[in-house]
Amino acid sequence: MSKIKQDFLVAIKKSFSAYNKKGGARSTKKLVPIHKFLSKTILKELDRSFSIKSLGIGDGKELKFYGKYYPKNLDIAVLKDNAAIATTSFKFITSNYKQNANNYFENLLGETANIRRRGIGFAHFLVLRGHTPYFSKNKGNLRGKERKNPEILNERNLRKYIKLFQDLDFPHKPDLLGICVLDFDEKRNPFFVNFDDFDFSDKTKDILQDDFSLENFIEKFILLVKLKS
DNA sequence: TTAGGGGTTTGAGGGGCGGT
DNA sequence: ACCGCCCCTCAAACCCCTAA
Repeated sequence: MSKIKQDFLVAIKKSFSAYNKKGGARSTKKLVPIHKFLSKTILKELDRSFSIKSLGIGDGKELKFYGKYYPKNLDIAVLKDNAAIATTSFKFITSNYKQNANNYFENLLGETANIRRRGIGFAHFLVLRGHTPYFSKNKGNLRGKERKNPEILNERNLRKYIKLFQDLDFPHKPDLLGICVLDFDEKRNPFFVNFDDFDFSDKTKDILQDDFSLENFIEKFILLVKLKS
């Protein structure tokens, strides 16, 4: 496995650990390790004239960006001469995915349009679980009862992202998309799933393996940054 | 007839920030 | 320093539908 993927899994493990602590689902603690990893990884590929604002590096704050329609804090903002030129948003979905899948996707469309209409580059990286636990019926702020069977990621869940990726270059389409699918072993260590264990089509597997891969995402994001600078 | 898939709506709670 | 407000994110709650 590539170095970048190994480092990524280490960051994910930290994030997942924060998530599993009390109140973790709603805390930004979960976001810090992974945002930091992305920022550092990207920064390594850029010269000194660029800087990044995100959780986990510098002053540990996100950049407030004045989008076309509303102001928005950017997860990972790449700046040149104090001006944002590109950004990556990041999402790690830990439970109850299927009932929220449309929310996530529609949020992405709106967020993308808001940012891209200001002319800066926009990328999105999504971490999904092959097997996602479903929690129901909680009391107070406690995590609810876990359903016996986890949700299993399927072709249709990924379909809309692939269609978006293959769409024409409109403002609602991110300049770049990345998706990875993880599962966790009994020690809560993350690993990349084998796509053959799912009902994904060959085409979908190819896109996941190549276009949406972490390595490709970082590489293309660097190109996007340079293009926008 | 029930469990789960899939969708929409609601809101808990973290954290930032400004006022005092 | 502390409060209170507000914004945001992530799912929990709630819903309908269908297959077994």
